[in-house]
Amino acid sequence: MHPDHLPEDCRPISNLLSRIGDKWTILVLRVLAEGEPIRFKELHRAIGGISQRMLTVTLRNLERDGLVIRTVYPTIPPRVEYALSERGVGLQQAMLPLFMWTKENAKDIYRSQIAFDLAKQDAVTRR
Amino acid sequence: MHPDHLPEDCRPISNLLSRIGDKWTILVLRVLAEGEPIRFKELHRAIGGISQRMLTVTLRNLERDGLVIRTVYPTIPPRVEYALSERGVGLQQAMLPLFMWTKENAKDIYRSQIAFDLAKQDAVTRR
DNA sequence: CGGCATCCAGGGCGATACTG
DNA sequence: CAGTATCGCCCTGGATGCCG
Repeated sequence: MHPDHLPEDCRPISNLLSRIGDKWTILVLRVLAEGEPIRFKELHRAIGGISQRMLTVTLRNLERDGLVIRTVYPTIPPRVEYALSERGVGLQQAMLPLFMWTKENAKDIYRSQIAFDLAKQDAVTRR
Repeated sequence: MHPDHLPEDCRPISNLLSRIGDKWTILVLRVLAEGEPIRFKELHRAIGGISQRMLTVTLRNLERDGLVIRTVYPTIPPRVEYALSERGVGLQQAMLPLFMWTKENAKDIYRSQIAFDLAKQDAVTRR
């Protein structure tokens, strides 16, 4: 009756979204989505708080998925630019509604969390 | 020039999506999206491979975010039902394009990964 | 039945140092 | 500049056992 919800079908989707939805990937994608190719160092600065290692790993995964294109200019010093691939742009499009929703609901969700934690805390102190 | 892409603005979005996009949340949401309230045990069976602990944790987080409504019937044995809240339905809607995109691109992405790994492997053996 | 507490292994991630 | 390599911490998540 719900052939679209078989666990087997959802698993690959879950896998993909897990990687896309990890701590850094979204931030990297958003910066890349601004259009122009961007260098490693710029990216590093643009995303505050990310370690060099994690930026490398994140970019490598995105490249592996064909979402990001890495271009090396063999100059000295070396120059490496990253840009969204066509597929990456498509992903960005597909994520827009989710971004909108998140932006619109962030405050309400935050309030729910506060309320939930308070209720939980009350339950403890009341004990 | 790109006021929407300030790191500070993206951070909460990233946080939310990290939790939504974790290993289990999406699968749980998809099952709940089928409509009728569902009991803990049914949910556990519907999602193969999830441990009881992680199902509990996942549901608790969703409840905390106001995305899922938890209803307890104080019978013996106890009966607890979970259902998507209105907000949860909204999230589900917002995620549809992303689901579609993932479904359409899963195969291509997989191929990209294979190709990438092969190229990498070649580079090593060729060394 | 539903779910919390505890314990433990593995992996994610950061910090640091080193290379082409 | 753009990485790779190594180490070590911590947190995630699985297994198990106990409670209402």
